[in-house]
Amino acid sequence: MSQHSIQSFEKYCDKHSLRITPPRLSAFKIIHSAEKPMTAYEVLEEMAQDIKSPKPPTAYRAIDFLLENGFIHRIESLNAYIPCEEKHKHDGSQFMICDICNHVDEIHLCTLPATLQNRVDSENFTLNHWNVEIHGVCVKCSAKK
Amino acid sequence: MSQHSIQSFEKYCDKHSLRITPPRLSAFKIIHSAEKPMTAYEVLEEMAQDIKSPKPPTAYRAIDFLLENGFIHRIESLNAYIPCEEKHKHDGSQFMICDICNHVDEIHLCTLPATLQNRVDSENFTLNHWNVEIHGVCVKCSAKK
DNA sequence: ATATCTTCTTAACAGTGTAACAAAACCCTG
DNA sequence: CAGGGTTTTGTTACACTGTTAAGAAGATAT
Repeated sequence: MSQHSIQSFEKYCDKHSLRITPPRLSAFKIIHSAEKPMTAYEVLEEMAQDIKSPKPPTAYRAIDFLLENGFIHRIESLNAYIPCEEKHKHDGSQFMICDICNHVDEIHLCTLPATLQNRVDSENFTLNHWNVEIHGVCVKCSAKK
Repeated sequence: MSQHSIQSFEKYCDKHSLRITPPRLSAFKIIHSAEKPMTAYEVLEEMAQDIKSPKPPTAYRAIDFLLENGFIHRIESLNAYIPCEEKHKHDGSQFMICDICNHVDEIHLCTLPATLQNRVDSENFTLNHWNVEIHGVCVKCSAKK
């Protein structure tokens, strides 16, 4: 994790008068320095390094905070969380997930692709948020073979 | 559920020499006649009408069979299953999910939208399957308000 | 000082999924 | 049609994940 990402986390919280508390900072660091998507319980386990014997609600609250403020994303198909690499908030997220090594790449589309947006419009559906999960094999794993 | 869908199920299985067993047929009927996405345990519960005191593995096996053969889809964000309405198999599925009434509309794109395909190509990612889950409020529920 | 926010702690619960093995059903071939 | 291999099921038991309730205690801001 870059020092920069923590600083921008602090800056954002300061600006929006959100408190950076030990559990929040801990969860932020854990998810942002992990090499893979982290489940709530994995975060909880690692939180023990910063916080004495944390319990599930501590992890969940911290995770909720990070989600609400756009610092992480939830990957539905893994029930896991990854850092959001973008500075802005968006109502959709797109991931390329390697089914071999579990590496996740985030794609940053700010708008729903037209083919899908058309359908949403034609149904008069009120879009809330959307996710794309593309499963396959990353270039590294297909090289190893 | 239309009589037709069962017949095409039977036809497909016949053609590919797959066995239609009581649990498989039961799960097929349940998911295809449900008005909403069904979780594995909801399927399990309803299977009791056809099968005497079924246990979780029975439901999971039947569901796996239906998934593998393209008769149903899994919605990751709900851990639930819905019928596949299309006769052909495809490597992606797209859903519009109403967060109020849980109604799910399936969208049928046969190809990944270009903006996403571009990214997949540029990363030399081997695409396996992909899903889009669009959450929001359907027109009926937004009318009720 | 007090109102508010957040955390800590305990506990319980619901949901999801699987390992392992025995029994039954099915299918092919002699 | 009998025997033997394969597939599928039935059954038990369990593990793990995910989530929330509720209240006490602490921190923070005005």
